[in-house]
Amino acid sequence: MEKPLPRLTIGALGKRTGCKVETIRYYEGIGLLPAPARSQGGHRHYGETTLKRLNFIRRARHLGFSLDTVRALLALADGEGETCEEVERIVSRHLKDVRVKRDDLAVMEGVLSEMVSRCAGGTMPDCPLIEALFEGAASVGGRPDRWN
Amino acid sequence: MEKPLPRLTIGALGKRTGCKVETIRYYEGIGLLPAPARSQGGHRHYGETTLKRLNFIRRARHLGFSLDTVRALLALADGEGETCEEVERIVSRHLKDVRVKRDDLAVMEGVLSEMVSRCAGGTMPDCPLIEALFEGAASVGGRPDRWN
DNA sequence: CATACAATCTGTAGTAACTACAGATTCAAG
DNA sequence: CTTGAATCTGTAGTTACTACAGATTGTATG
Repeated sequence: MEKPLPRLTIGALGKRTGCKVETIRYYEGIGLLPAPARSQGGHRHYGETTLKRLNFIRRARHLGFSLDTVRALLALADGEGETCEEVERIVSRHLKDVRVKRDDLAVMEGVLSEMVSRCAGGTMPDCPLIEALFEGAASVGGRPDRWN
Repeated sequence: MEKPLPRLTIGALGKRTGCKVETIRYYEGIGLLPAPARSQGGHRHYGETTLKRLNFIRRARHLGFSLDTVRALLALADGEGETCEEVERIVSRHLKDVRVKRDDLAVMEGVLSEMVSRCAGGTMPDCPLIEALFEGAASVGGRPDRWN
């Protein structure tokens, strides 16, 4: 009746999740991952649950969620909170942010590519790109720059 | 023959550029802005050149250039470097980065909006959004996440 | 068993680009 | 002259890690 669980070292866990060792320890430090079992010498050993949890974190991060939001999502996944309404609220909010950022970047792209095209074939000392930065395009996005 | 230059206080400069006072002092500290003249009591006073320079910085930042890149651009604008080839190289490189980020965000947007639509009208405890994060969509962008 | 070498340990400091204080002046208006 | 806003310096906090240093442990080989 022994459990032949594949005990993962921190390095193996890192490889399976595409996460650096230091990052795993960091996540443990800030309480996103539970403190794992240790070998007699003090090395960390992980099981399947932590592997899944870390994958959750990585995927959420990859989708642009902040660690704070990931923490909230995990709390909900852990069973705190009754409905999934809250989850939808969080995700929808984030989706809105992502759309805003994407649109901002699209505007940036427009301005920058126009700047570059204006410079096409220039070798003179008074660079039109520099001019553009000094003179023009004061407000790129509509609203003030809470983005960067 | 006195100069009726509109000597700007740090607060006035901030208002004209949309830049916080602390940020101006920060820029001075890291050498992006020169140390200005001081009143007998120690308050900073600025002229037109600094106003222009700060506007340059703000616009560049708003277009997503890093402070390091802004520093390089300013050096070129200050006359170091002969041609504007270098400037075009920097701007084009940045444009490429911006396009990559924009595309990444577009992908994120797709995944997130699909997640949300999958949840439409759900109030059950097993939330499909949480499921999605646990089970699916491992690699959102193509390449590993140097973005975020 | 000895030894080498990789992996891991803890703890601290660095990154980017600000932002937010605290506590002490100084400036400008009335 | 007094009051209140603005400014001063300096330090610490933010986000999400990353990069060491120096010590220890785990494991494979001779």
